Amino acid sequence: MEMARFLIGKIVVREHPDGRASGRIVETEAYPPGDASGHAYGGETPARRSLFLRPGHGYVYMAYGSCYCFNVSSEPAGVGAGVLIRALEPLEGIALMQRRRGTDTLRDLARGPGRLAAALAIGRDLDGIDLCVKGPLWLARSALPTGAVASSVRIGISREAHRLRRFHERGSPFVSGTQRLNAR
DNA sequence: AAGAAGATTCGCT
DNA sequence: GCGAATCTTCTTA
Repeated sequence: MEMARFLIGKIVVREHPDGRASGRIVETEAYPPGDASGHAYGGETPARRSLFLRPGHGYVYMAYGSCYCFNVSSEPAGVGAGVLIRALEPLEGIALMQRRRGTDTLRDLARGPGRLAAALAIGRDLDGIDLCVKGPLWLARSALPTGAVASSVRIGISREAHRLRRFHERGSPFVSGTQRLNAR
């Protein structure tokens, strides 16, 4: 849970043969142990094994057939939980992301879990890697000041959606679901 | 082996 | 802003 707030403002760096791309995390969503809407709910399966690794490992899954989503495991080894990275503010490799996303609109490059993964070319090959070690995908400490962090309800799920487990940087234009942010 | 459900995105009105 | 598309994974027969 604290992990979701901690990750706001951190930098995701993607090293790829085509070049480097990075962005600041502006929106996350927590899926604690026992959460009925979480992927870890119901036990460990081959596809979800990364959620049960120690904190700081990447979990990549596919939703609705063609949308990859990127998560960070948040609980000790053996406990299934993670934080979904929902939106980034593009920093480096913007031209590269524009090409991968098929749009020039800066705001749309990484606003939303599936779009974010597409912009950084995140696939199942990055599932289960250690994000604390510099590699094809890793997390860098924020060099820039982080704005105020606000919480709100989760998006896109039906079970336990009312709980305040979504975090975002207040005022950032790179956050999804803007119409619901006013709810604080 | 087949069926149901899903942490979304895109396009049109 | 709303409704449909689309495919992978897990569950049940």
